[in-house]
Amino acid sequence: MAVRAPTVAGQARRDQILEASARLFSERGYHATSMREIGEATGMLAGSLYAHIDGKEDLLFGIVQRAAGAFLDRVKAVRDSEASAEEKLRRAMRAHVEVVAGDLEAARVFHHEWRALTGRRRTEVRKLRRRYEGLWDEIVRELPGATDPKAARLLVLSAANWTYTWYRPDGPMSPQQVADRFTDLLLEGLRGGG
Amino acid sequence: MAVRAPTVAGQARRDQILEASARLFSERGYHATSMREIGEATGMLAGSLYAHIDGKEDLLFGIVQRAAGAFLDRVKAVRDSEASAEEKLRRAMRAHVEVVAGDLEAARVFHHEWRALTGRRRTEVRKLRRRYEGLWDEIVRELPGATDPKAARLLVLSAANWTYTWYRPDGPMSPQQVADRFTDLLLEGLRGGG
DNA sequence: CCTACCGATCGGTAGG
DNA sequence: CCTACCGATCGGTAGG
Repeated sequence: MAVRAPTVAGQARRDQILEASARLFSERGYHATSMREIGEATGMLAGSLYAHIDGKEDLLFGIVQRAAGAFLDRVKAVRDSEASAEEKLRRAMRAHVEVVAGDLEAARVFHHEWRALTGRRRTEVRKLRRRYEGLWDEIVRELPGATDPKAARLLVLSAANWTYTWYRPDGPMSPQQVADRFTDLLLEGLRGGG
Repeated sequence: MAVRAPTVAGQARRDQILEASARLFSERGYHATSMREIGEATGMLAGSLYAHIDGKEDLLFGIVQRAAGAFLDRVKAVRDSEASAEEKLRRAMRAHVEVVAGDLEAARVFHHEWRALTGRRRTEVRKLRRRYEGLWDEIVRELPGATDPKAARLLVLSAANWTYTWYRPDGPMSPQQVADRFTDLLLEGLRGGG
């Protein structure tokens, strides 16, 4: 039980540890990262980390939870907005790609290191992931002429979820450009009718 | 240096070890799997594995190489086939989803445990992955009216590559049905024109 | 946040 | 393929 009543400075230190962990977990993976490396990246010894956190898995859970919150908040706002179904799809795609681009390391940890979680934490994250898929499902179902919404949702989410593997902030396209290009292709098709 | 001139039985044993490793690596991840667990899954002690393999990373490399070969062979055949561009896209998507469905565990290891590889092996796998993307690029570029082939290829490959995360062989759709649905949606768009 | 340390487990090897 | 073992490293703790 660490940091019961977090001070301002204590919280900042914990954020710093989370950030360093996200970087290391995304680069090498959760199990390949040692507490000693996390300590080194934050300027202290491994043992000292336990004044700020409960354990290694606590770090992973914190990163994943934070990322899930970002995705959920942004897309929930889109779902609740007043706009056409196509416009909502466009906004949701923008939101997703922006969250990914805003913190690629956290996105990578969210999308595939979460599986290293165990017990309650794993169950909790699974719930958050399902909730996120549910939001996209609602948006896609609103599209006019959606004959197979489940397949459509899978296709749309595939495009969104895969971005963390290839998007580079120093590349030629902004997050919004990527999102808009994908949305156009998804709506109009590769045949380019429309 | 193990198995220089593999006997028939020796090769079968090595295959068995690879299969067990693929299952464990896909479930828990490469670094979270111990040689003792792999030994247990193949009915021997950890030390005895080294009569068949050179090291733990050797196992990961073997699994990834084999999976890469399956994807490459199948899609290369599609690219070289005589068919319209749209038909090639359909066949490539079928091939990919069939390979994924045919060995979900290997597909998972291929898609994301490969990052645990180091040095030459990592470089080699990167090369194979790029070659695979190149094949898809060729297929997508043949599509009539392909205004932005790079975005189109990314979208198509996102749909294909994400399947390993959600496809279940005991689910309602066959690999071919999944592939065809995706191909239809990709070509015609969510607006359902056509 | 450090010193000093714990038991457990890791990948791998020698010798048979 | 087993017995017996190696040094290294792991996550974490007690006490200050």
